[in-house]
Amino acid sequence: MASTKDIPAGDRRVRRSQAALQGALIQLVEERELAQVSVADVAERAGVSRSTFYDHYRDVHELAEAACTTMIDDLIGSLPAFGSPDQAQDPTRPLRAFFTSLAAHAGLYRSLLGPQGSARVIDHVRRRITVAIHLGVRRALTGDTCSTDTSHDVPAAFTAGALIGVAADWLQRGCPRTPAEMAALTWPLLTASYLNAGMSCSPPPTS
Amino acid sequence: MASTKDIPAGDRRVRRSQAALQGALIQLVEERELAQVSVADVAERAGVSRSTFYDHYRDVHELAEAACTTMIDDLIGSLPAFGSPDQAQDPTRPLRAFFTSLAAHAGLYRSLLGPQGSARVIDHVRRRITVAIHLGVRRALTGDTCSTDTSHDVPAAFTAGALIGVAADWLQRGCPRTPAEMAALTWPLLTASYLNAGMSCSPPPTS
DNA sequence: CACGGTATCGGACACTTGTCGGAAAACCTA
DNA sequence: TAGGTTTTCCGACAAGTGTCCGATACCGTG
Repeated sequence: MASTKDIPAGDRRVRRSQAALQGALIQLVEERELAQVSVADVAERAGVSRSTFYDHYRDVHELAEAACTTMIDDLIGSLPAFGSPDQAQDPTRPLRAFFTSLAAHAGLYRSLLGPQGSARVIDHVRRRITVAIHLGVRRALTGDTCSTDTSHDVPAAFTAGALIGVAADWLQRGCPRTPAEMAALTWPLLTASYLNAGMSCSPPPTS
Repeated sequence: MASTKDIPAGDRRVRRSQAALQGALIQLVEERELAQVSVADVAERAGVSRSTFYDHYRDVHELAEAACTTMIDDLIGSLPAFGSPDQAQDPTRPLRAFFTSLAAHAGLYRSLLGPQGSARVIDHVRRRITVAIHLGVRRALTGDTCSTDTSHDVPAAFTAGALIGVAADWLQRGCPRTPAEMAALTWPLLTASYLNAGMSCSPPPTS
């Protein structure tokens, strides 16, 4: 599941540069808004030339997308566990993990997902969460692994957007509640969607 | 409700320039991605100098936010009608209006809300929808007009995010279903959230 | 209509962006 | 360790950004 080391092969220099750039961006985004971070800033902080930046990424948004991948993996890692049977007595645990992971990098997520953030990152997160929910629900309901594409799964898109909406709202208000409270507040809304999700696994043809 | 003409006062030149700039941006965004639209492009299309642009807006995102306000009003105008009693026999009508309004400006919304779009616009839309739902639900449940601030209304943020998630997913796939079909698919998910929304109007204190 | 106020405009500025080519350095492999 | 390969770096470039200034044209009010 570790995306950074999925391919330990490749040139040592490449990994060093990319890791330095991603780390530098994460640092800078915790300090100021993403919109105020220039390519020169990231390159200097990473100890790398500006040219090298463009050798690896098209622009700051692409770097941001790559840089937050590891944290997104951590963020959505718990979501597919929703349907799993091994935690029927503590149903909000995956949600608590979700909000806890969010709070662990609150500054970063607030910068990236907020009004000064990157539409590219937002879209990336939404897609990842949509796929995770799509697969998680399918596995829970049918035991099927099915395809990776979300093939217009409306309930999955609905739930993913809802989670991002709650998260963005919470982050921008300065996290006024604990992750556990947020999980308790969100859980009933989520279960309602999940119950209905099963009804449209095979969506009807055009009416 | 018409935000553009809320204050018909003011210099004639200001209204002319702002209207020209907003119209020009809408045109350009229907043609190419927002990221490919420069300030010089907008100014030239609007028949206005580049300096004048900066006299009114800080950057392209701020203009985009202002430019789509009218369409957003149209988009969310139907949402508060959810709780209204005058349409119990055709419950999906507001949702159909929502998706129809979305489809009417599909190119624009796809550009603004997609990965090449503007985080600022996304945040703006989410906020507006959140407030609309907050007020609509409160009015429907208690007849109360209550305050304009959303005071951390988790169900409202949940529902707003969900709607945006479904909309973004639908738009990016090229609107493969009709607005009526989308409304039919989304409606059951939405009602489930709404039923639970009433339970957390007065959220419990810190546990 | 005339006037003070204000918006528009053109030009200039330092800065950032994204791209390119070639030289130097580091890497992997044998 | 020697080889060719790949990455990194440097410098330069056109284009875009955001800001400032003063001159000009326009507006609303009296």
